[in-house]
Amino acid sequence: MLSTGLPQGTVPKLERPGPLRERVYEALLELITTRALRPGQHLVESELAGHLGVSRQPVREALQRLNTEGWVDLRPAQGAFVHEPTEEEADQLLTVRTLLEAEAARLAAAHAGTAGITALEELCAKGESAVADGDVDLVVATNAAFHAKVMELAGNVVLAELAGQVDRRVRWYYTPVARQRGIQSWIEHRELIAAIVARDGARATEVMRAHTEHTRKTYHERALS
Amino acid sequence: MLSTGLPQGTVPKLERPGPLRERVYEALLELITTRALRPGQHLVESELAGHLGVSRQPVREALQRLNTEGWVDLRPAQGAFVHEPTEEEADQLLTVRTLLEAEAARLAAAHAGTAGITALEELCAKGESAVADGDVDLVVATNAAFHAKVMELAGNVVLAELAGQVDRRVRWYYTPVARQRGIQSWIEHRELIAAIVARDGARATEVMRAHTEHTRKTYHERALS
DNA sequence: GAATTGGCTTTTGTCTACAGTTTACCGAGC
DNA sequence: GCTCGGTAAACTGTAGACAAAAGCCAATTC
Repeated sequence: MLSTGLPQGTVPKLERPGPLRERVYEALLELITTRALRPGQHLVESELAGHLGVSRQPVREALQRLNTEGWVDLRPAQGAFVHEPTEEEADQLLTVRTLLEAEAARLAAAHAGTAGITALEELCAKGESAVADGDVDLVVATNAAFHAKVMELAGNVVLAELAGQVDRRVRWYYTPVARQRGIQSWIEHRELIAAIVARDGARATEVMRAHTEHTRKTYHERALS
Repeated sequence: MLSTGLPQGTVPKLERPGPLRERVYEALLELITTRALRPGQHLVESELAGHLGVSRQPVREALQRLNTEGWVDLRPAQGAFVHEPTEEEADQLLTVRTLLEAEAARLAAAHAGTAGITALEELCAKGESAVADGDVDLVVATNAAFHAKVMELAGNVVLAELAGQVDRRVRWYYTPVARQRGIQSWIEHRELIAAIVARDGARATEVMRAHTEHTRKTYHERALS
């Protein structure tokens, strides 16, 4: 035990730079998700390295990680290419997401306490007001936070990790869609909260399943227009 | 379009050594799953490099990939440690596996053709005879092949990739158990095939769920003894 | 005698350099 | 005009070297 008398947590923890590969990884992921790097584009290590002001090594490591997570395709002796999502893959990914989120809803209904439910309601209110204000970016961010909270309440770390990756990729594929589905989405969130409060796992599963399926439907409708 | 008239796939594809990191990755994964490297052990890059006859670089890249897939924990500025599975994590992992496999069974029931069903029956027969012969290793291998085949028949690549990783980790945690569950396991496989043949997705889901849940139960019974 | 501080060792994180492979371009031959 | 062969450039894959951070042990001081 420290005897300095300093209350824990108040110390700023002085910004750790952290490993370079981490920051490069996040930077590249940001560039990919924002479409600054477009699908199919050839990523040259030395270019990225020069652009980010580091050497090739951290860039390589970041690319390898992005590869295992499905963001880039790493063709041997040829280099890294931003992954090009196909219609079929997007559909399959959404299927998996539906599965994971539905299970999370079921577990959340079984395990959530009053504190967690309150947090969900607050997020829901925040999302609804963001919709009212027309702040699209905030709507998207709050939506992600809501789903993350449900996942946290489910209490399954392994499930949360998988869902986190799947979710982020889904959001990449469906960004144009997500901006469309405004108010309806939050009505469904309210239903989900009601099911969780009622400790009705089956209904929570069903609501969440319908919720993510709506996203798929919206996507296909948009694709036709 | 090629005009050689050669049917695709018949060319031997002349063995490429492939990137070193791949082989290092597989070598390390083998060492971990066979318990040659035990959980919690500190993996020193230079040692592994010397032992495998390569430089540190490929080892680093392999370790990074093993880290993202949950096999080793990579503490910054401290090195790589073989992941130590906790009781809770093993349980959560099994929950996820149940979920993924059950969904695969449902999809397989919907999409499997006669060729696929034949393949499943052959694997089942092979597994049963291996049980009769007492060839434990072959039983384990065939079991993995059976589940992989079901996953393939489901026709969802994303799902298959996730399940592949989860399955391998589950097999790592539960290796002692897998060797115990001999004949009963293959009876349940027969039931699953029947459900798929009948195109009964709901029943296939339920059979698979019960099947993986039995594994969990066996594990806990063993833990008590 | 216990705690702390200083230096030493080990290991990681990063950079630079070199070799191998693939691709593209260009010219010669049919 | 088209195809084939050769050459050159660019990029990746691997190796080796240097610097920084963390852990450990001993010496020192209160």
